[in-house]
Amino acid sequence: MPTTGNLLSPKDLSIAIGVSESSLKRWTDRGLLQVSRTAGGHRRIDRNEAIRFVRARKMSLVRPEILGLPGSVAANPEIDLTTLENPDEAFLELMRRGHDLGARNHLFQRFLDGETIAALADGPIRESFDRIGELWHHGPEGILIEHRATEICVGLVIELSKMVRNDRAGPRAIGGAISGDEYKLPPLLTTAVLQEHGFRAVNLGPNTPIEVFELACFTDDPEQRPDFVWMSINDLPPEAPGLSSQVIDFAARCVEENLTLVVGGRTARELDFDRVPSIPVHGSMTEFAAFVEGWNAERN
Amino acid sequence: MPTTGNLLSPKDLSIAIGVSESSLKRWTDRGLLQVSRTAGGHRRIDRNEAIRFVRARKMSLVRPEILGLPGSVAANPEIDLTTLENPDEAFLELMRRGHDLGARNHLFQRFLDGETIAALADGPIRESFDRIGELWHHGPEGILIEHRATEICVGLVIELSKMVRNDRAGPRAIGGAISGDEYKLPPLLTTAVLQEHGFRAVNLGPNTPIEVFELACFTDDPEQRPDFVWMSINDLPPEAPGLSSQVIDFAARCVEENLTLVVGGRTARELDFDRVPSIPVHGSMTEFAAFVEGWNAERN
DNA sequence: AGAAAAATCATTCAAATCGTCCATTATCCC
DNA sequence: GGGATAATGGACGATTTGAATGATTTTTCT
Repeated sequence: MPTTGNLLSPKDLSIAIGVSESSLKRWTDRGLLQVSRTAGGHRRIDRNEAIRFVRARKMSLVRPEILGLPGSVAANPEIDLTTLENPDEAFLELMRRGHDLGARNHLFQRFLDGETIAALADGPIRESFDRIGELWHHGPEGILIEHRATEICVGLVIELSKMVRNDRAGPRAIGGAISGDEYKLPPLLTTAVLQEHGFRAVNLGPNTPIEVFELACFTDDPEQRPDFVWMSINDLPPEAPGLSSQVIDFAARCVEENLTLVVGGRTARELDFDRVPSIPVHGSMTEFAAFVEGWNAERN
Repeated sequence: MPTTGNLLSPKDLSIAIGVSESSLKRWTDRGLLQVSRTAGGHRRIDRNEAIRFVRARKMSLVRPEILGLPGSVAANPEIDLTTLENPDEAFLELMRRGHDLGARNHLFQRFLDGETIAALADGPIRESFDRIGELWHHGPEGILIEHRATEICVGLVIELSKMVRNDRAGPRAIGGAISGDEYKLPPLLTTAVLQEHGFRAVNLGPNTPIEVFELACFTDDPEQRPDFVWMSINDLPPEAPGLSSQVIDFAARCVEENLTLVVGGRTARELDFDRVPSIPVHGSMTEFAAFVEGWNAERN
């Protein structure tokens, strides 16, 4: 965790500008960068001095968020996001304002600090969209915020998923959100989590009919057949009761054919899986990730 | 070891391009390639700037992976794409089979060879989705292909758009697809083309009500007010005649308020803009890009 | 308060990069 | 083809960088 307050350690700043700690300390010794010292002789760099330094030398920043820059916090002095007790609140605020770079810096800092994609999905992302979703009913402004935030977040999740993807052969997974479910983010996040765990994951996206799931899963071509299927259910329209039984039929067939099916999403638990009790139903991405880890361990 | 992160050393890039370090340094000194400097005077090259450079100079990459880019197109043994006379056919075939890596190789190779995002949008991407769209009516298999291809392509376009984006201040653009238009790709491509031309572009995504456009465009906050608005119309439902006149009212108000509005998309020409003849309507991304270029030139 | 863990110190050294010069190769113009 | 011009790649000593070291300081935890 970067040093709190207004003083940076040499390591923090060296990470921010993507240079070795040794070099940074040499620069301070040459007087290129002012430092104060603790009683014990450790260097402490004032944030403003750090900003002056990178500006004066036109250096590019690898991780601007460490300086509290991306044009985000510094350009929006009205709200100092660092004072917010809950980091998820900061992300929400950035998304609400459509501040794409700030949101990217925030999310990526947490990712690089070790949070998994699943944790980010259940934390800042879900939190933000829960709150932003409430706005949606408050007229055009809510819709504007929701649309903008969704597009930004789609881009960020895709960027994250390309960072964790490895192209070696892993188990094949396929999935999507069912008919009538128009949410783009849950399938994307699920794909990202699977890629994080070494899968070759195919995303069918939102609003995918059951027939398409069946076709994709029960193909005769052994090259195409997946090892793992997931289904996201975030918006089960009440006017489609037939859909519910279709899903359960599909689940039953997956059990028959010995294919792992996992169901998740906000309204997934509303389905009655008593007929096929072996179908795991998850309420969060963290749960899902834990299951995937177990499945992977069992497989090897 | 290639430098980690987003900054390359001259040696890294020289190896990637397959050219001597001397030449590379000479190019930077002539300003052909932007570099930042460490405090000690060593050159550091931003990845996106490196990509811009090799593209502008039409150089071939000996080691593309150093820039995080795919290798040659030939990396697809299963499909011999070289026998296809039309390269767009090759892309279609890759998308049809859901071959994400192959599609990425193909698209990025052409991008590196100098094709603009607009050209790729009108070429392989539009071509493929025209053909894939026909399949859509042929039952589940068509839907499967279309869903999978869409998700792959969304990822690729986002990746491309992040390569051409520069974070310096440019004119602000905002836009999206109107109510009832659920296509995700056109707004994404439009955003990418605008970023390619230096805009700070905000994407409101598909299915955006007119009221949201009005709110976003005619806000009183001068910090938020865009310089440029675009609207994508790919699927005007005939049962919504009111929508048509709403769009035209919005266009009229844009003219009044001296805000540039551009309309595009498959069914855009079906609208009757006689009342506001100064609204440009485009049928292709190439046309749109040409207009944007002109607008930019006029502005400076 | 005190012990254990983590971060930082100053220093050293090999590898990378600097700027510059020069011989060789490619390109252009007649 | 021949000569002028520009671009390339390699070599040079000087400087900068990044990683490792063992000693010290700061932070964390009980």
